Amino acid sequence: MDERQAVMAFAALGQENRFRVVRALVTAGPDGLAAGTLATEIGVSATNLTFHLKELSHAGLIQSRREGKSIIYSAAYEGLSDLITFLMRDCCQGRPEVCAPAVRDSAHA
Amino acid sequence: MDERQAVMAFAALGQENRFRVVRALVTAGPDGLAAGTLATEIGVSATNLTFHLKELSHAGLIQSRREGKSIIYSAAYEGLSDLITFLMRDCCQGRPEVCAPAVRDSAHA
DNA sequence: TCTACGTTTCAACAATCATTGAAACAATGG
DNA sequence: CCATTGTTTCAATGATTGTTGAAACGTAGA
Repeated sequence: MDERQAVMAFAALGQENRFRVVRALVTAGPDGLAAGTLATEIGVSATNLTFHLKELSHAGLIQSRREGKSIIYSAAYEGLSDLITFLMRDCCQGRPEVCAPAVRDSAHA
Repeated sequence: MDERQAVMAFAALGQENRFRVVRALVTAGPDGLAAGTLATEIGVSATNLTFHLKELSHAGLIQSRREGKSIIYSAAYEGLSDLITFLMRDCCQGRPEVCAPAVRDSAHA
C-alpha cells in the first residue's frame, strides 16, 4: 500500500456514516449485508448510501457482489489489514511507543 | 477513545499534507520540529500549516510547546496508539483476518 | 410482458474544507 | 524601545464533499 491509497482510506474512514458502514460490514462477516439493509441500519437514504459505498469501495475497504435483486457489500479484510500495517510501519515507523500498546491489546482482545 | 474522536483522527490523517506532518513528526521523535521547519519540509505556507496543525492537534495526534521564538510540534504517541488500538478492536472487532497480519508484520518491523 | 423491488445515476444545492495574503501577536537581540 | 524573526489570526475565495429527490436501470416473479 502506498501513501496515496492510505490517505484515501483514512479519508474514507473519516466520515461518521462511512465508518459505521465499515464497522457494520466487519461485524456482519464475509456474508456481508445488502445495500438496503445497510441503509436502514446506518440510517441514511439509499441514494446517499450509494455515494458512501462508492467512496469506500474506491478506497479498497469494501467489496460488492450481486445476489438476485440485492447487491451485497462486505468488508475487504485485506484492505483493512493493509491499512493497519501501513499505519504502524510507514507512518508510525514501527515505534514501540505507538505500536506496542496496540499489539499488546490485540493479543488479548 | 470513542467513535467520535476516532473518526476525527481518521479525517485528520485523510489529507496528504496532514499525513505528512504526522509522519515527519513521528520520524523526528520526541524532540519534534519547529513549525517553520515543518512548513519547509512539507512544502506548504506557514498560514496553511497552522490550519493543518490545529486540525491534527484537535484530533489528539500531535502536541506543541513553545521554545523561544519557535513553537515545537511533536507526535502524540498515545493518541496514535489509541487510534490503532481502536481501529483493530472497535472497528475491526479484533478479527484475525484483519488484525493478525498487522500484528505479525509489526513483530519483525 | 407487465409490475414491483432494490439499487444506482444524475443534477442540484448546501456545507465543509483547503489555500491564500495581509495583518496581528509573541519573543528575542540590538 | 525598535527591528527582526517565527507563528498565528482573520477574512475571502475556490474546491471538494455530503445530502437530496427524481429518474433510470437491472432482476425477478405474476
